[in-house]
Amino acid sequence: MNAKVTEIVPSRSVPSRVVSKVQATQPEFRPVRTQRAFEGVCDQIRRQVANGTLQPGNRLPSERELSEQFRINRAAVREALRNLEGAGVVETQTGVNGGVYIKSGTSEGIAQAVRDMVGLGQVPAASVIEARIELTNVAIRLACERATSAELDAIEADIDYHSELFRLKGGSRNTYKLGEFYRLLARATHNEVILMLVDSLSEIVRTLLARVDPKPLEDMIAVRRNVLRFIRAKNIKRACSEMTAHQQNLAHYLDEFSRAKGALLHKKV
Amino acid sequence: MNAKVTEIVPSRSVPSRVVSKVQATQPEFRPVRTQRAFEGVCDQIRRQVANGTLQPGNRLPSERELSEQFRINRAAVREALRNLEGAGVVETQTGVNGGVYIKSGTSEGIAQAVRDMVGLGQVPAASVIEARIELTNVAIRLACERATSAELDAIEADIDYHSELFRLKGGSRNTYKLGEFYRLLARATHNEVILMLVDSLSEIVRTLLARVDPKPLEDMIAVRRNVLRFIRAKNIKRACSEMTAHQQNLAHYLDEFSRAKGALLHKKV
DNA sequence: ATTGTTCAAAGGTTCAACCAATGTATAAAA
DNA sequence: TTTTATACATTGGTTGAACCTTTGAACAAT
Repeated sequence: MNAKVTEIVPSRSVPSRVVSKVQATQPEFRPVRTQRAFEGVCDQIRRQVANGTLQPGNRLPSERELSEQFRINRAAVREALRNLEGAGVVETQTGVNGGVYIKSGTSEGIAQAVRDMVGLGQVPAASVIEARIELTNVAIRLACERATSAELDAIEADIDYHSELFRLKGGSRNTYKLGEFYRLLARATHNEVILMLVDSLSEIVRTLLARVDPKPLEDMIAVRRNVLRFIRAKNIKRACSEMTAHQQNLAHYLDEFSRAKGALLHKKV
Repeated sequence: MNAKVTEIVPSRSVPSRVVSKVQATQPEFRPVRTQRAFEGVCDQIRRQVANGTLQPGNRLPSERELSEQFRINRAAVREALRNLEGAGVVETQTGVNGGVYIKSGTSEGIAQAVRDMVGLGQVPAASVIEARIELTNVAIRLACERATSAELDAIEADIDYHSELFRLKGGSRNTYKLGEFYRLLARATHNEVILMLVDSLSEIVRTLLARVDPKPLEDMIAVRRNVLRFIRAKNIKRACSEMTAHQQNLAHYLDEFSRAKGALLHKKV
């Protein structure tokens, strides 16, 4: 904990924006971009994260200390930290043992990015759902090839758990846990990128579903059991078609509800 | 331009952190998270972006104006803006026509997120490459089903352009443009999410390649022509295998170089 | 027509306090 | 001795005010 941020140099020993305006002698110039103070701070912290000097869970020095080390005022340090926070690189805690910590790699950043894209770029929810179907199929195929029995057992345990939960509570208000299946499935691919992507898209679809109706579909448990069985049998095709059918079913379900509630599906997340 | 931020209410008419510490009488509590001032600002802006009140290209009111509207100090407004900037939602320009603008949806946010994940989570570059192969194959399949001839022509024009460039400059220092092919291919899927994902992963792989050797492989042009031909013929299988072989080739190429230069591939981006 | 000057608007930077949250140590009470 | 309360120090959060930098546009000088 409290890793020293080594190799930190003042980001402004010379006047802040060194902009050399040479006269044109050769073709192909690129526009000059001045760097803001906080960007220098971000860059240095990002670099240390990238090369492993700062690792997930490490705490940065306190804001006041950082402002001394960077030879910059605290407000700029805070802007840098807010920027990194927005990018999902760090998180902040208050209190005496508080501080800024390097976030351990969750897929939250990607989910947020996709969500913003969807909100921003007028990407229809249908695209998200379709992309998820495709990615899930990829995950199933890789899982068929690589999953260990322990990983498949974990999926089964998760299904059992939710099955029990569903039986007891009648399927209300536990939508927030529905994504575990996909996460576990994606983990069995042994590919972290695919894990992150499946996880992100699932989370978004979950949000969409929760918006129209928090109650999960009854056949969900059955579908998952089937998919798992096909994966165990290494029957890629049937596992995929079972999964795809279910997700398309979800899409229709979503579509109907949003048609009734005002074209949610065709607008944005 | 200069869209009014409507419906803005002061984020703190009562003392900032309303933390109700009730005694436990019922089970299932969630941890209380106090909201920071800038988070309230972020939320309101994000909401307006999500529901379309603020659209890409729109300019927010000036920082000073926002601080008045939100009834909060300028530093907090700036922290909010840095946060949104980090998340890729807005961008900032200086000068008289400067201000904060809603970014039009590029895949930059996702690329940054994936890159951070890779840097953070010790995700091996091999996972990125594999994920890209899988996604590209999905894109090829969808493109075979949906691409218009205009879109395929655009791909061909791009190949021709780079072929000419390669012939003239001998393949030096134009790696930065290599991604256009994948972007155009992904665009032909008519699925924006897949477009964003392919684009992001391609950009990262490009960065990796540029690190070991900026010179593109000679057979690249030929491969692309082949892939395009197969797509035109709606021969999904051969298009995929051609593409996959090429990308695996790239991976090996990368692997060799990084083995020599110090296991770059097995560390992080 | 070109070049230089001035101006205003908007973001960028800085400073100096002060507020709020929270773990730890210490004191008081049972 | 154990429990409970209090004080304190550390860390992030908030504030307001002042000043600097960038940049387009209007205008003046050449």
